[in-house]
Amino acid sequence: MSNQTEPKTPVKTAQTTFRIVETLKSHDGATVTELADLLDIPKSSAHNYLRTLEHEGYVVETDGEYEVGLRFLDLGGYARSRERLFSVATPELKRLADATGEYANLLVEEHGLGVFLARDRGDQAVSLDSYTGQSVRLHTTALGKTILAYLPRERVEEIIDRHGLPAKTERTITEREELFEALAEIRQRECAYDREERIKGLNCVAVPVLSGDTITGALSVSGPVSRMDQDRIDSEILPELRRAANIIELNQTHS
Amino acid sequence: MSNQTEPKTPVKTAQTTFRIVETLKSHDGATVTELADLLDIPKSSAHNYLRTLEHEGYVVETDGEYEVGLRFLDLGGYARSRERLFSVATPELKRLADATGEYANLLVEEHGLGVFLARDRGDQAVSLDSYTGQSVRLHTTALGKTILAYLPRERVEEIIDRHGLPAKTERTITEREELFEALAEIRQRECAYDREERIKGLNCVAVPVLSGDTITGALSVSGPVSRMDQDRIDSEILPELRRAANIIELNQTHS
DNA sequence: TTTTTCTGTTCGGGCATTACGAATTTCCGT
DNA sequence: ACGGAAATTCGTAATGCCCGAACAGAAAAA
Repeated sequence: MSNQTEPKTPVKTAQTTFRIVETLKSHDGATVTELADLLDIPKSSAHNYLRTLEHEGYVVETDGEYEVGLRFLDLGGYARSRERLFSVATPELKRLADATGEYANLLVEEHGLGVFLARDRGDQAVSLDSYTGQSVRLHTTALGKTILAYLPRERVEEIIDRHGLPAKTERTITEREELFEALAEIRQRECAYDREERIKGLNCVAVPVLSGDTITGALSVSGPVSRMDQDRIDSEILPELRRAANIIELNQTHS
Repeated sequence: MSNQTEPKTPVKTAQTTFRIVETLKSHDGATVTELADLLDIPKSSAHNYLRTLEHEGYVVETDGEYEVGLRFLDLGGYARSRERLFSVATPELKRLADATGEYANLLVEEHGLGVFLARDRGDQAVSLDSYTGQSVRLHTTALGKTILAYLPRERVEEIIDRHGLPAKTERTITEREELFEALAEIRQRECAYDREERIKGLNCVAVPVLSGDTITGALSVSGPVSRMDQDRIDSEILPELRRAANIIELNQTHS
C-alpha cells in the first residue's frame, strides 16, 4: 500500500529547492540576503537558487523581492484536473454556495494532509484568509476530521505518527485518544462540526463523500457564527450538504 | 525592469527536478523506467529523484506509477491568492458565467506566458480540456492577444524572442508582422476574437482589464460555435464583458 | 560631495553529492 | 517453480554544489 519509505539516497539539492520555495511562501517573499539568513546558507547559494528558479519560471522577482510564481498553479491545476472528484463536485459546490450564500468547500487527503480541492463562494460569504489548494492538518478542521473518521484506524495512526497533532488554536484536539473518540462520534452522527476550532468566529459543518465504503473526500459549508446556529444547520445546511454529497457519490462511480 | 538574465551558475539539479515533474505532467504519469527512458537518464537517477519528490510530498505514487501531486496546488493557490486581481475578479466571473451560461475566464501574464488565473463555469457550458492555472502561449488565444495588444511593443518583441510563435492549430498566427497587425486591430476594437483558433468548435471573446494605462489581465467568455454567433456576441456577451471589466478595474484601484 | 554600509553578484578551490553502470532483489505472469 | 522485467541497492568516479572572500553598485549617512 505505497509505504512512504525514506529515500536511501535523497537528492538533497531537490529538497533544498523546495525548502526555498516554501520559505518564500511562508514569509510572503524575500530578498537574497533575507533568504540566506532564514535558511542559514551562504548568500551566494541563495542567489544561485533564486536565479535559476526565476529563470525556470517558478519564482518571480520584482526589484529584489523574490516570490512564489504562478507557474506552480499550472502544475497544481493539472494535478487537480486529474482528480475525478473535482469535476463531478464543482457544479454541486456552486449549487451549495448559491443555496446557502456561504462558502462551500471540498477537501481531499494526500500524503496525510488535507488539500482544499475546490471551493465556491456564496454571495453572503465573508472573505476567508484561506485559499483553494491550501493544505491543512486533518485533525484541525471539520472536513479533515470527517476524512479521518472514515479511514481505517491503522491509517489514522500512521498519519498521526507522521504529522503529529499540533495545536492550531486552544480548542484543537491534541490528544490521540480524544481524537479517536471524536472520530467515533462523527461516524455515528455522519457529520462533523467545527466551532471556531480553526478560525475565530467561523463555524463549519462537514459530511463525507464516499465511494462504496472508502472515503474520497469531504464536503462542507462554513460561515460566521452569527448565521450558523444549530437550528439553521439542522434544518437547512445539513440537508443541502447530504443531497450534494449523494449526487457527487452517484456521479463519481457511474462512469 | 527585471531583466531575466541567464544565471551564471545555474543549479542544474534544481532544473532537472522540474524537468522531471514537467515530464510527469506531459505524459500523465510515468514509472521509473519510463521516466528514465523519456529523459535519457539512468534508472537509478530517476528512482532517486522520484523517491525524494514523493517523500517531500510533491509527487504521488500508486503501484509504480508516479504522478504530479496536489501539493503544487498549495504553492499555486498561494501565489494566486496574492494577486489582487484574483479576489476582485472572482465574483464578476461568477456573475458572467451565470448571465451567459458559458465559461468565463481570466488570464494574466507571467514570464511572457498566459496563466488562467480563474474561471467560472455556466450551467450551459460544455466541459473543456483546459484547467485553471494552465499556462498558454499568449499569441494563441483571444485572451493572450488582448494582453499583448496593450503591452508596450518592445515588451512584445521580448516575449516573441523568448517564446517564439509556435503554431497550435493551422489558424494560429505565426508571423511577427501579422501578429502586430492583429494587435493593432484589437486595440482599435477594444476586444479580441478567437474563432476556433485554439480549440476546434470553440469561440471566444476577450476584453482587457486595465489599471490606468497598463494592462493587468484579460477577461473572456467562451462557448461552442453554435451558440457564439456574431449577433449574440455583440448584443449580449460584449456588453456583459465590458461591464464586468469596468467593475473589476474600479475595485482594483479603489483600496 | 565623500564616506560608510548595506545588498547583490562574481570567482575559485575543496569536497560533498549526484550521475552512472552493474549487481541484487522484488514483483509479476506463466 | 520459473523466467523476465521492473524496482531498488551499491560502489565508484567526477561533476557540480557549497562556501568564504573579494568585487561592484546603490542607498544612506556624514
